Amino acid sequence: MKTADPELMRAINRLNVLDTIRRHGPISRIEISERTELSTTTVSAITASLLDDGLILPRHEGDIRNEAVRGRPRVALELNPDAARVVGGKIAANRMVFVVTNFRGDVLSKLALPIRIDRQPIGVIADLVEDGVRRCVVDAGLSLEDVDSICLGFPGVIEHRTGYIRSSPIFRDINVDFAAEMSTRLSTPTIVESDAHAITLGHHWFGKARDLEDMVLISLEQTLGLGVLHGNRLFRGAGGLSHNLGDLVLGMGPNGVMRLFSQAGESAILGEHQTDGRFAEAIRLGRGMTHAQALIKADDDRLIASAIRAGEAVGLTIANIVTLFAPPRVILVGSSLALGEPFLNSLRDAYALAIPPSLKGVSELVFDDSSDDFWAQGAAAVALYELYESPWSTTGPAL
Amino acid sequence: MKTADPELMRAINRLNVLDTIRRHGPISRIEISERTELSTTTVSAITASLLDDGLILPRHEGDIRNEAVRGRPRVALELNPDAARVVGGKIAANRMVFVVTNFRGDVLSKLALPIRIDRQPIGVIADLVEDGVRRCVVDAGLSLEDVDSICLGFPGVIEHRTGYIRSSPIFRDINVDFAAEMSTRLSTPTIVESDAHAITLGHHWFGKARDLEDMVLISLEQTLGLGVLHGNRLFRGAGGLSHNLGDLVLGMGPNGVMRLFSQAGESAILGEHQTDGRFAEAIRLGRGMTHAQALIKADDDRLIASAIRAGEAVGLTIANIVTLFAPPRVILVGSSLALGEPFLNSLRDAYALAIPPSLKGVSELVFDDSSDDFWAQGAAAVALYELYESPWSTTGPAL
DNA sequence: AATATTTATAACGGGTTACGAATTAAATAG
DNA sequence: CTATTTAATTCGTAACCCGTTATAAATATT
Repeated sequence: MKTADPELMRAINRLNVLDTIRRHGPISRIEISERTELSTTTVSAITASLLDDGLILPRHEGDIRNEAVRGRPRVALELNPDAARVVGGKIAANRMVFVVTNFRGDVLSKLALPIRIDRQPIGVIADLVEDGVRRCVVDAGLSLEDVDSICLGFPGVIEHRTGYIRSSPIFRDINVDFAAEMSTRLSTPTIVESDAHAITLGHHWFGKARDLEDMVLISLEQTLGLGVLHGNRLFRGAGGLSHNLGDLVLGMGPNGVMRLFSQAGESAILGEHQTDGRFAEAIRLGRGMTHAQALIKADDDRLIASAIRAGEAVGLTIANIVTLFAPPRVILVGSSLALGEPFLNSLRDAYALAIPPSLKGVSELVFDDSSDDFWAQGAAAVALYELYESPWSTTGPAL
Repeated sequence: MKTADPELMRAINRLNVLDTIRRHGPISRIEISERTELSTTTVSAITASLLDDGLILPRHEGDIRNEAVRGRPRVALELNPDAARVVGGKIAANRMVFVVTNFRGDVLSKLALPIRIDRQPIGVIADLVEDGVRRCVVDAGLSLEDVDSICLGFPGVIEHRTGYIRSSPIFRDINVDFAAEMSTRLSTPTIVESDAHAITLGHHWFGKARDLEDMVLISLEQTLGLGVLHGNRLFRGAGGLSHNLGDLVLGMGPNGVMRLFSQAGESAILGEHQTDGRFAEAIRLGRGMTHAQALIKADDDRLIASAIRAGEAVGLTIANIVTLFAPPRVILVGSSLALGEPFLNSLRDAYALAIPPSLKGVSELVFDDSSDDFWAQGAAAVALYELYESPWSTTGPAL
């Protein structure tokens, strides 16, 4: 527990001001003062300091004058895009995507590598990631020295605080200290995070949850992930662990415990078709879901049945999550959404059936089919968040 | 968001000091300084202010001298027990328990009313609660004017922030503004809280989670409740809602959705025996579980089967909760624990089976069979918690 | 009894913060 | 060109924490 001294006070207000500028675009000092409830004089001092540090910039040009307002015009302040550069990455079993963004989150360059890294030795994966980061940085016309921070999003159970990847489908080993490995390789601070957490923050900053401070996101990919936004912050499990929804138990089946991933995991949905040669090939190339989509359109009965079963399982799970967190919005993302109507309809139906009557209507379901870039952009947001969030977490007494 | 001014700074440090005094018993100023990492001079100023406000007291008497330590002896400071009085209550379907505690949480008087209030009109319930509170206060040798705050713990879904009881098995209606009702009746600030949340805080302050800042508690009573402690504070759902574990879906059964309460709720376990006249009578009198215990000892097959089924359902649920929150400890409380070995063993087995291998060993299961007093004491802790944060404890500038 | 040791408070200066009132800056209206 | 209006800054005030120093208090040691 940090002691509350003037330094902390300043840090809090600084962050508050900086965050208001980030959220509410170009904004004048008085508007900041109104939103933060800080005095104009304090805002002036803080913005001066931020300007001095090069984190924000005045905006003379546009001058969106509200016309016919007399008096000294407000000068709008906005984030200095060039105040920092970060790399965000999404590492999946058959695809890696990187983006370089500036301080504002604008994408400067992106790079997709459709490579299967599944179960490769750690060294090989690290090689590929390193290469991808370096290439993406070069593509942005930058050098690694210009990059302040890197965040990599992985599927599986990630311990954000320590940088360990506890378990992930793309690693044979468990408890891999990947953050340290990449930090030394790239000589740039690198953090790892659950891909679900990353895109959760991405949606909070850029996507479909900009207006909310509480929200739940469920990612349906090879692994089934969960991101919880609580009071504008990512809610991490005790110890900073990320959640692995796929391990949730749905009940007892004939073969013992029945877990969610055995019903709704990517491999569970597609797995039964491995006899089909072309399909197996498509899966290996990471096109499993799009190919499945085509099959469903062609009324492939077995796949449709799988999709329906998966939708039911996910619908029930979402109802349980809503029972626990009561978020105003649930965002669903991930490749499995490509299964289309059979999946989504059964998901909706199961959710409607399973949601307790008392909670009916408190949560809206939103489906989001953003591209992989957006995941990487979310990882970049995590990196940015770390860059200027540090002091705020330590406030509040330990009651 | 609150603006960070010197006043907030002082309030934070004050709370920090007050909290360390509460937690670490009689404690000297330098030890406070060490623990809080505040300077001795600041600690001196703050403790002087706390002494001035009568919230803490110096302790001359005991003087547990650490033997052969020369120099001026440390004077220990401790909470002033008489700085405040609160009432905590646990309201269940067939039993109400009240305690009056002082500022330190010591129980000054307790009162148990084994009355069935189940489904009575709101006015009747309010009458009984009012009567109980008044009698308990009198028993403590006090008058209601001496009581600073009251907290009542209810089963069901409680919206702590607004004081509304969203749904509870003891109310026919939903969305009852019970806090306001009791506040006016007793002319004392009254808050309502989920009984599970109350005993969660109780365990954090007085019970089996004093050493932890993250923890999960599961209450198995008429309703199935959940309390999550996260970073030393109660984690409430978005909107301040409490959780209702019983609504969790375990899977699809023959009759549609199968919820936890239909497997592990008190009535689900005992319900099948309503044909037995004596048993039904025992249930009506709130002795259902103890009677069930006797039946189990007598090898009542049907009841044992119910208990085993309930244990399995709860075990699976706990595994899911652990998957989501990864707490170092899970505390189980509630009347259903009285079912004994058949229930507990099947619970443990199901948990062991359902916990994901990667999380094996991160959580320890602790069973707690505290009496109803402890629940009420937990409610009192909630009331005290609120008092701590209320403005009156943060008096203005220190001279 | 005198001295050493440890704890607690008081007093001062230094540094930081936020805030309110007055002041300057920059534009429009007439 | 002046008056008006709004935005932003400067300046002075009060509060906070911190470090140092001095002083008082209470005990152990000599």
